[in-house]
Amino acid sequence: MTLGIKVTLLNMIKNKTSGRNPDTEKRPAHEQVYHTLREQILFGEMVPGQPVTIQGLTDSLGVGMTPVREAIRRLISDGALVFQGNRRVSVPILSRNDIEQLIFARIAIESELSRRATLRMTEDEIDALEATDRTLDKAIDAGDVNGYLRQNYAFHAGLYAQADAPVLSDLAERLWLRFGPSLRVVCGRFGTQNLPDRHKDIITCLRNKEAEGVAEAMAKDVEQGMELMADVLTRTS
Amino acid sequence: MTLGIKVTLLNMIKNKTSGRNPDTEKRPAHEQVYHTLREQILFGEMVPGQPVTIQGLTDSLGVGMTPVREAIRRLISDGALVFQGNRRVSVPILSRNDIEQLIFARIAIESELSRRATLRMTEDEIDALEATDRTLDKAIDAGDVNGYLRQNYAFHAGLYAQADAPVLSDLAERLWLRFGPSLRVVCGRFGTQNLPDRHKDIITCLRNKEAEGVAEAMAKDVEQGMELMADVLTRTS
DNA sequence: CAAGAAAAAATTTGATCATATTCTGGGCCG
DNA sequence: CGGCCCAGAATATGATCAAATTTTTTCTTG
Repeated sequence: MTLGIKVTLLNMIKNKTSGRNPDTEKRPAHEQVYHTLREQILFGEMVPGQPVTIQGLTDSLGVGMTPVREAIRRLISDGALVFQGNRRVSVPILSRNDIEQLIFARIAIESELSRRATLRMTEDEIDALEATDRTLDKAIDAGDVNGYLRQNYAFHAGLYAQADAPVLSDLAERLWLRFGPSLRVVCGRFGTQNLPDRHKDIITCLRNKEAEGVAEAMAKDVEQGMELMADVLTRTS
Repeated sequence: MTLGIKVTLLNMIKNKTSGRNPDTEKRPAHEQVYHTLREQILFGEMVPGQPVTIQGLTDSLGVGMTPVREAIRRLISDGALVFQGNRRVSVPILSRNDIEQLIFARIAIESELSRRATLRMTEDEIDALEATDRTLDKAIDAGDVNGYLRQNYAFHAGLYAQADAPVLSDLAERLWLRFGPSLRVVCGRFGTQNLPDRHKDIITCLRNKEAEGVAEAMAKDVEQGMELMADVLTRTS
């Protein structure tokens, strides 16, 4: 699997003609590496506590040290990776205290993003969001953890993208990177069935342009999901 | 002036014996560069819009490209610098929308940090904070802009350090990095006299252990300062 | 002939890599 | 059990290549 990524990256970088997607074609290698790792973290392909080495990544991704180095620094700054003192980097393990802070910050920021998005979204955009939510439901029914994580992210990110609030969106993205690996563990252990989902309420309020309703539904969505995560993680560890 | 910084850094890195401070002595060069730039941004030694070049920094700081590169990526991730499309990096210029988002996020996060800190702080720690505030007042009376910026930061950071909330503190630090250069411009244009300051209220409530009072005073402190900044910046630009 | 615009060369800056050096942690021996 | 050595990993540099900007040159046109 890592080999597959390696080949893809190599093709995109070295053999320019084979990189079909114009969006990814011209991106410099350090950004490529950043986005690759970011996805792996966000969608739980990395386990909390797992060590991350520069050399390992240069080997598996087939790029030099400098781009890997830059990507790792960026991810550390994001909170997606942690620097463990002695030149050692790993995927973060969340404490109860960490999760409580994440809950507070997510509720504050993502409610406001929802509020802002409500006033700007067109019917078409709401339709697109609803379509994402249907895909999400299918993933849940199928027990597809990876699909669940991706579609759930797509739902939230899609909503926040309409808020015209780059600073707040940026903060929200960072918070997601922190709990990505842990959420994956919880889903893997518990399945996706009993995860709460206030998305239907959100869409209803969006259509009615009730900003406060959207904000409250989002706050509940966030809180319920995160509390479940906190319970599962602190009970077993 | 830049030459002074260059010499200092060179001494710290190359001539290890002259780096007296044990805290900074062993740090790798990329962290040195990061913290140097971070301070320059936080305390307004850089002007909004100013371009930042990698080669320029390698020359002026006397270190190789890789550490500079890493430091810049980190600062971009922090929001302290912005990537301007064509490989070009500069100090951010805040829009009205940006400032409004910063106000919201700062109030939410820094109120909570204050709330948490209230319950934990000892009398000695409150005394230390009060001492910082006295130094701050002296800087204001002297019209010392740099001193004002540093002491004001010290006051807030000192308070948040007692909150036992690394995730939230981290978010707060990031937000400060975003408006550092702009705040400096406002102070330079307007002086430090008419800047609002709720620090006395904060300290009083801290001593009485009134968490809500501290949070509200902090929210006012933040809001008043930021609104002033927004007014000045949007009026003149 | 002068002015302006387009084209081309030169310079500057960024991106990547290979290599040398330094540091850390684990294993081995006294 | 403690100190020493070594493999491996991280840090830092300079070289090299590529991209972009700036400057210079040239050509056209009024």
